[in-house]
Amino acid sequence: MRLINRNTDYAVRALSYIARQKEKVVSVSELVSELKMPRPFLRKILQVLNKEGLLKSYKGSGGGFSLAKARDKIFLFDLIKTLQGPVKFNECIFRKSFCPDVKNCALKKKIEEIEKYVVSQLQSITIASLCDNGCKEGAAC
Amino acid sequence: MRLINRNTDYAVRALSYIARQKEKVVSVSELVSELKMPRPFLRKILQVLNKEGLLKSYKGSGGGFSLAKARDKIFLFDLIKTLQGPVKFNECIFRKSFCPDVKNCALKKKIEEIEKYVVSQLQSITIASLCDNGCKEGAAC
DNA sequence: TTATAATGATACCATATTCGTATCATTTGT
DNA sequence: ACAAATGATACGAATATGGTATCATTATAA
Repeated sequence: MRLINRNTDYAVRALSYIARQKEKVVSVSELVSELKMPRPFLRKILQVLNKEGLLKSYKGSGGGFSLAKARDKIFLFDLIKTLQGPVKFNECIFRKSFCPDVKNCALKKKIEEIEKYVVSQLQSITIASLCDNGCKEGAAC
Repeated sequence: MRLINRNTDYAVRALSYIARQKEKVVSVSELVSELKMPRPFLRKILQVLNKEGLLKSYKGSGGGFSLAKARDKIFLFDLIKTLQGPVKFNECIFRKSFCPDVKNCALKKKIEEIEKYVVSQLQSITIASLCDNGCKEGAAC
């Protein structure tokens, strides 16, 4: 079981790269050649991040993307939520009609606790925190 | 994103039911009629748990399954590992040749910490702990 | 003003995973 | 011998994941 899929992984790397360029607008072409990601796939991801307000986009020649927020205001949690769907560790797969005591389900309670912790951790990880730890070019950080 | 899939969920419910029957051997037929699970799917799951040494099986008329270990020695972590594959939150999707600084990958480090916590929690949840919290018939607990 | 370089939108596709079914073989108790 | 149970295994449908392709739209710059 993975916590982070390819969408999110690419997104982290792309956003980190963009963050490192300071105020510059970065085109998909630059990202692709620097980070070796499949172009159409990356484009789709960046378009989603733009719609969600994590990136600003600029059309036309010389256009591209820049961060829409400060680097320490872009959370890993938001990327996951946007690109992988909601974190719902404890989503019960059974109809209420079947499970006779949903409210007191011991498993659900335990899983909920774990989820809360994970979410809080994911909300503490920002693009900035990933960038600030001695990262090198091209790495996720 | 879910932490627990249907395999594991069914398994928890089935094992909990079996645990509640004390020393009795429980047949798939009984489980199916009590817990309303698809029979062939449940059988497959139980066969896997048997192979993994979490259940004992008894063939022939009057046969079925019983726990192979004490209820407080069967961990949710083991069920997940057996039925969903290893918990590898931080599995890097990139070839080493691409990521220039795997050892110092900030993202990887963070995810590893989260994984450690989750694993430790999953290792603290047992069938017994799920059963002992005021559970009712048919519930997961 | 027109060519060009960029993103926006969207439809499509291949593969893997998840969830589940079906069938026959084997074992065991009566 | 027969019936009731599991063992083994092949198959299939639905969904999720990872990725491609294409055309429309916008902005810059010659």
